[in-house]
Amino acid sequence: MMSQNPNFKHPTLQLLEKCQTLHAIKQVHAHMLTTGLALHTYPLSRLLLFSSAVSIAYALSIFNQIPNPTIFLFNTLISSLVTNGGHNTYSVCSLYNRVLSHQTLKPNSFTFPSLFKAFGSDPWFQHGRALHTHVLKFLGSTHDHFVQASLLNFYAKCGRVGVSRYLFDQIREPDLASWNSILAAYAHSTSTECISSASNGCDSSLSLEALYLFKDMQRSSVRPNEVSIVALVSACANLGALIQGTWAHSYALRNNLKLNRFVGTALMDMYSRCGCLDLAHQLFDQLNERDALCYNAIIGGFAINGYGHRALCLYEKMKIEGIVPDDVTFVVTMCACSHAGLVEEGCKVFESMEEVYGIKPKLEHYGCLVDLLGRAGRLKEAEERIQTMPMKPNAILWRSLLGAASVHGNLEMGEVALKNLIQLEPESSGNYVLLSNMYASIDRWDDVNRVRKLMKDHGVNKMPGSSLVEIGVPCMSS
DNA sequence: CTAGGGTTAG
Repeated sequence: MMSQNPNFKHPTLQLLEKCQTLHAIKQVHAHMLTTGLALHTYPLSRLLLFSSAVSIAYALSIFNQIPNPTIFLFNTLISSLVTNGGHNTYSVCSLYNRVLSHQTLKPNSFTFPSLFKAFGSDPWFQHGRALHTHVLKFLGSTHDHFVQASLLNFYAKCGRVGVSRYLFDQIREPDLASWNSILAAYAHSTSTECISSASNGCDSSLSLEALYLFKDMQRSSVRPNEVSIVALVSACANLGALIQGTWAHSYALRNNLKLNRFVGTALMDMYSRCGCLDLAHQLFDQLNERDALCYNAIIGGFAINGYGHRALCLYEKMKIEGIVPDDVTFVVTMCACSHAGLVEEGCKVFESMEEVYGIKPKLEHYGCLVDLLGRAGRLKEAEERIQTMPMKPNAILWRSLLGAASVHGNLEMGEVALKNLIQLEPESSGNYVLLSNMYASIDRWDDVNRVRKLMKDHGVNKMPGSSLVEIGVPCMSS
């Protein structure tokens, strides 16, 4: 057998690790077939792992030629699909079903973590719940940290932070990744559980709990690392808690944690959301590794805080540094142009998306474009963009146009926008109010009454009050 | 015996 000596690596497998292309993988595969290496589980698992990085289809075709795959090979393929495949959840399901329907195969503790990772988004929630019962069936009350952490993350990603907490409390001696999982769960906190009247999906009390959990972690035997800091800082950013965020920053420095791009991005986001653009920018300069996300954070920070020109400078710097912008880069950069009134620049950025970078504009990019043109009073162009865009415009776009029409006193455009808005959300009174206010502002009271009648005709009969719900931010002592 | 969980932006 080939794995008697743990340091032994078959030369063919060494070669396999260097393969960058499908062509090279195929050559090694052919060699493995002729030498009989492809009859053994471990070499096959390496082959699956490396080929899935290049071509999922090829990995699947290799797998389908294996006469009696072991659970080990199923696990290898499932995890490769989850990490390399992106949206292969259907293939992942069918592979897992093959395991279940097999007479002798049984899922083990290595099978579940990748599956929970694959099911960690809303459309797959019910699949993940079913899988949870499989954990109980096949593993009983397991104390496997990997299985427990993957379950915890699954429930958190589907908005069930309470379940995550329950599962975390079941873990006897949480390790670093378990702590980081629960910290991240609270820091990102989009809970669907406790629906309070003021809840809009981002509950600040959950972020606050992340701060308390960090304290608990410090009292435990596990030392926080960079990942822990990222969660802590994100929680502070959500709370707008500058003092605690700054403390987290200094904690990282005191404990010799690295200012990697993850920590850097989280800190920049925190500082800019707290209005400390100078600190965010200082940090940006200190980072010695920067990717598109670092740039997005600082460009977005400048954009939101009204420094459109500085944001654009950084966008240029990014291009000079040779960092390829992603779709978020275009959102934040166009937002910057919009706020600074740099219409031509913003349009150019939009056009360059597809022409230069081959990124198809999404709905939100059209949203930025309409906002950009609308603010500048170029309403006709904005409308044309909405009418000719390749996907169905949503209410946000029409509302943006309605708002712009209102600001620029363009009644015809306002009515066009409203007509479309009413079709998309006929029950929302806010849309009518916008138009009605527009007429009122120029003393066209007949039209105000006409809009009111329109509301009545659509069964919307309440003008909303203007009560803002104050969300009580709890007092923190540090 | 080999494999599996945690981090960044709007």
